[in-house]
Amino acid sequence: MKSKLYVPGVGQAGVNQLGGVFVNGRPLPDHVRRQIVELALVGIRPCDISRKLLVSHGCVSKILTRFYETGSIRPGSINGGNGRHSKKTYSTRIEMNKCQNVGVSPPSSSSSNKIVDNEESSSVRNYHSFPTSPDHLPSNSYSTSRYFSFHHHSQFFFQHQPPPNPSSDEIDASDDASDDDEDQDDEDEDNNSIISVDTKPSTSSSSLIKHSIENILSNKVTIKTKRPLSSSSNSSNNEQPNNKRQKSIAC
DNA sequence: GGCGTCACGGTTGAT
DNA sequence: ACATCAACCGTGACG
Repeated sequence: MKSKLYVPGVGQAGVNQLGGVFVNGRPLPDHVRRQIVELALVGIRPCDISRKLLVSHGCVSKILTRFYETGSIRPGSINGGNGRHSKKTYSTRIEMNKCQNVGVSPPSSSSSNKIVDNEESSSVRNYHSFPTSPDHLPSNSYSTSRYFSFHHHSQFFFQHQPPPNPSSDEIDASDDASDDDEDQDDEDEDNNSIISVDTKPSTSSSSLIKHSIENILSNKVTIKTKRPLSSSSNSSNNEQPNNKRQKSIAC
């Protein structure tokens, strides 16, 4: 059960069981997708992510699965422009991500894809600075497996990265990336705290990432293995329309 | 309880 | 300009 409302210029918007607003048939905003990946990478479980970001579990699972498989947080193609060639786009995205990381221009591609890959490669570079010591590993087993799964796929990209030489190409690339970020729309303003991580030294990146995640979570969500269900959540102004929604939120 | 998967209805862009 | 089709989207339900 979901309420629907018409948003001019957007289409048929709806509210899911978690209370999140979505537009049926349209991909989630990029910053939401990025937050999903960010939260997953720091060990937050998908169920917590779905609750926090008010995105359905299936969507979180789908986005994370795609990210782990392709390294892309972007929706397939609808907004990218080539809706009917998306599968080919996915296969080429991986190649182009690799090319981005070695500083080689991707094979012939549309301008939209270039923009996408600049952002994605930037994201991948960000995640490369994630902590690798066991002290920073996610606590639970599922997150740990996902964590290693990501790093497994990350190495696929990172092994093509040039050695950390901030003198020449890296600086130019970061400058270009920053210029691209400035040219992008307001959506990326929400991601500045995250994107800016890659320009920082790796020693402080973990704290910055943690800080950015805390910002995302607004200091309200803590990684817990057990959720309190009884008092505050039920007594809040969140009305439960039916038992199904109650069950869904409580799970 | 948490997760992966699938059907469904919807949107988008190409033909 | 309009209709049709295929691909993709997120949601919700199921196992």
